[in-house]
Amino acid sequence: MSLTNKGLANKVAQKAGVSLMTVSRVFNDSPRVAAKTRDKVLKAASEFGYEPSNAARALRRGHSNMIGYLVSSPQSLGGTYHGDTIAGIEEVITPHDLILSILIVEDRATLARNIRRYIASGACAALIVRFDLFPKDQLEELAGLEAPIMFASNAPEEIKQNSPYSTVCFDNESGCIQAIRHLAMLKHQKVGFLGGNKGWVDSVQREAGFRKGMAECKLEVNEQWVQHCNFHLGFESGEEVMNQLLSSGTEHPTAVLCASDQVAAGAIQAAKRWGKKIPEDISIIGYDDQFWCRFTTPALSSIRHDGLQLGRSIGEVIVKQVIDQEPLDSKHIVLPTSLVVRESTVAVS
Amino acid sequence: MSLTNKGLANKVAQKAGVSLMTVSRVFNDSPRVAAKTRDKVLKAASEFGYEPSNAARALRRGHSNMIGYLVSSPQSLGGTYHGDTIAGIEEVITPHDLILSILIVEDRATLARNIRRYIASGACAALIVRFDLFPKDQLEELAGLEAPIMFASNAPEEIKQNSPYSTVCFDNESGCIQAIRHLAMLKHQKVGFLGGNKGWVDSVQREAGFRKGMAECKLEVNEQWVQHCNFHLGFESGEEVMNQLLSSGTEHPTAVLCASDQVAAGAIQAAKRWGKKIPEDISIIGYDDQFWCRFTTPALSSIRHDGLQLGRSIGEVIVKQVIDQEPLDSKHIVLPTSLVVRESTVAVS
DNA sequence: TTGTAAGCGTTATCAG
DNA sequence: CTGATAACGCTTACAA
Repeated sequence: MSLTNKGLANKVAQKAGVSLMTVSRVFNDSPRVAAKTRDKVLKAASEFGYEPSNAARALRRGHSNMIGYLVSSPQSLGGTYHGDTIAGIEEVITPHDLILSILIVEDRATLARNIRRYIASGACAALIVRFDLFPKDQLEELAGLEAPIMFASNAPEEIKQNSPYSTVCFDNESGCIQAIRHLAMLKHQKVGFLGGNKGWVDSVQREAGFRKGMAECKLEVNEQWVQHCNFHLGFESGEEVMNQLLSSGTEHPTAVLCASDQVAAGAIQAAKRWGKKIPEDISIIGYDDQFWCRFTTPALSSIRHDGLQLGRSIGEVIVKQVIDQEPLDSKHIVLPTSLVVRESTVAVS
Repeated sequence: MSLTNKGLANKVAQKAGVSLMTVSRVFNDSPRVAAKTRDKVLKAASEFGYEPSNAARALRRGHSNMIGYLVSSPQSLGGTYHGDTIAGIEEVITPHDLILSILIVEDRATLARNIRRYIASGACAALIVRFDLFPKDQLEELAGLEAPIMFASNAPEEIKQNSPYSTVCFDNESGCIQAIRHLAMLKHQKVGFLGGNKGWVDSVQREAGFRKGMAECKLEVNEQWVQHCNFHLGFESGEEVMNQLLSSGTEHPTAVLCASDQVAAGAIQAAKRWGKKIPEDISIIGYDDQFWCRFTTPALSSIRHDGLQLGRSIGEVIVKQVIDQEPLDSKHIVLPTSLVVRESTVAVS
C-alpha cells in the first residue's frame, strides 16, 4: 500500500528525462515550459499515477487549498439553504483549485476556539461561518486573529461596524414587506406574524419587515397576533403557537406570515385541527422556500432567497482573499429576496 | 497577517526553555515528557497561539487527517439521510483527531478520476463514497488503487464479491417486507409498488422485498400496479406515475408502497386530484422516513433506516484502516430497517 | 527554456 | 526524560 508520493515525482522526472523542477512547473501550468517537454512529463506522470502532494504544497505555499464551511449540525444541512449556497461557492472557487470542505461544529461553546485551530493550524485557508450560529460573547476570542473568515447571514449592525470580517446576507425585511403587500392586495386586513426566537437577528429583521410592510399598506398591527416561535423546534413550535393564537380572543387573523417554512407547516396543521380551511379561512406564508413547500397541503407560499447567488458572492470574497491575496476588509453585501406564491394564500371572501 | 506558524514552534520552545522536539512531544501526548515541562510548553504555546501545522504534519506523517465524504450534489445533503450518517461518522472519528470533510463531486463521469486524485495527492486519508452515485463502468478505474475507500449504501452482489472495498448498507428487502406485512394486517389485498429507477440497486432490492413480502403474506402481485419512478425527480415522478396508474384499468390498488418519500408525496398529491381520500381510499407508505414526513397530509408512514448507526459503522471501519493501519479488506455490513406508522395507512373498510 | 539549492514545520531516529 | 539531526515532497529564488 503506497499512498504517499515518496519519490514518485523523481521517477516521473527521470522517465521524462527532465529535472524535478520541470515536473513541478508542468503541474503548476507554468508557461515557461516547452510544449514537447510538458507532454513528456504528463505522459510519465499518468503512467505512474503521480499527483502532487497536497501536504507538501500546503507546507511550501504557506496555506492549504481547503475552504471550510462551518455548519452547526449535520441535520442543518437539510433543506435547500445550505445546498444551494454550497453549490454557488463551489462554482466560483473550484476553478481556482480550492476545495470546499463542510465542517461541523456542534458545540457552540467552543466554536471560537475551533475556528482558531482551523486557521492557526493552516488546515483551512479561509472559513465561512453562519453568523447566526455564533455566540456573541465569543466574538472577541477571534480578535487579533487576522484571518480570512467571513460570515454568511445576517449580523447585527453593531457587529458589522466593529468586526474586521465581511458578511453576505439576505434582505430579510424586503421579503416580508413583499409578503405583506401581496396579502394587502388580496384585501387582507387582519394579518398575524409568527416570528422566530426573540432577539435572533433573522427573526428581528423579519418582524421589522412585517411591521414596515403593514405600515406601508396602512394596516393595523394587532399585537395579540404577533408571536414568537422556536426556530429549532420549527414545526412543533408553529403548531403550538398557532394553537394558542386560535384558542384565545374572539377575533382571529385571516392571514399569517411565518418566519420559517417549518413554523408555517406547523401553523397550517394546527389551524386545520381547529376546523379552519387553508387558505380559505386563513392564508399562510412561510419563509425560506424549502423544497418541500410544494409537498404540503395546500402548497405553501413562501419567501425565497437565492442560495446560489449567496454562494457565488461568498466565493468571490474568498477568491479575492485567498488567491488574489487582497488585504482583508469588511464588506457587507445584502442580497434580495422574493415572494413565491403557491396555494396557501387567497383573497378574503 | 501571519497565518503561518513560521518559527512559532521555535519561539514556544525558547520561551519554555526546551527544545523543539519537546514541544512536538507535548503536542503528541507523548508520555515521555515530565509534567512540569509539559505545563511550561503548554503555557508558552497558548501565549503565542501556537497550533501545529496541519500541512507539515501530513507531510511528515505521510497521510492527512481528513476523511472525505463524497456526495453527488449539494442538494442531496437535504433530508436526514446524510445528516445522521455524518453525525455518526464524526462521533466515532473525532476522538482520533480525524476531520470529516464533505466533498461534492457533481460530475459522475469524472468521479473515479477525482477519487484517484484525492487519494494520490494525500488530500484525504480515506474516502467514503455512496455506491449509488458511482457509475459501474468506472469501477475498474479504481483497480490497483489500493486505498482506504469504502462504499456506504448497497452495492450489487457481484461488485461486493470482486471489490477490495468494504460496504455498509441497509437491509432494503426487510424494510419492504415489514411494510407489506403491515398492509396485510390491515386486510389490504390489492397492493401496488412504485419503485425507483430501473436497475438501481436500491430500487431493485426494494422491489424484491415487496415481492417477497407479498408472497409471504399470500397476496397476489398485479403487475399493472408495479411501476418505476425517477428517484431524482421524486415528487413529480411519483405524481405522474400514480396519475397513469389511476387513469388506466378499472380496478385500483387500495395500498401503494413507494420506494422513496418524495415519490410517495407525489403519489398522494396525484391520488387526491383523482378524488381519492388518503388513507381511506388508498393507503400509502414511503421509504426513507425523511423529517418532513410529518408535514404531509396525512402524515406519511415510511420505512426508516438508522443513519446514525450507519455512520458509526462507517466510522469504525475508517478508524481501523487509518488509525490502526489494519490491512484493507472488504467487509460487508448490513444494517436493519424498520417501519414507522403514521397516518397514511388504514385498514380496508 | 531548464536546472540547482535551500527551506517550509514536523517528527523518527538515534544519542545523551 | 530531553536534545540534535535528517528527511518528508514541493516550490521560490537564483543561476545557466
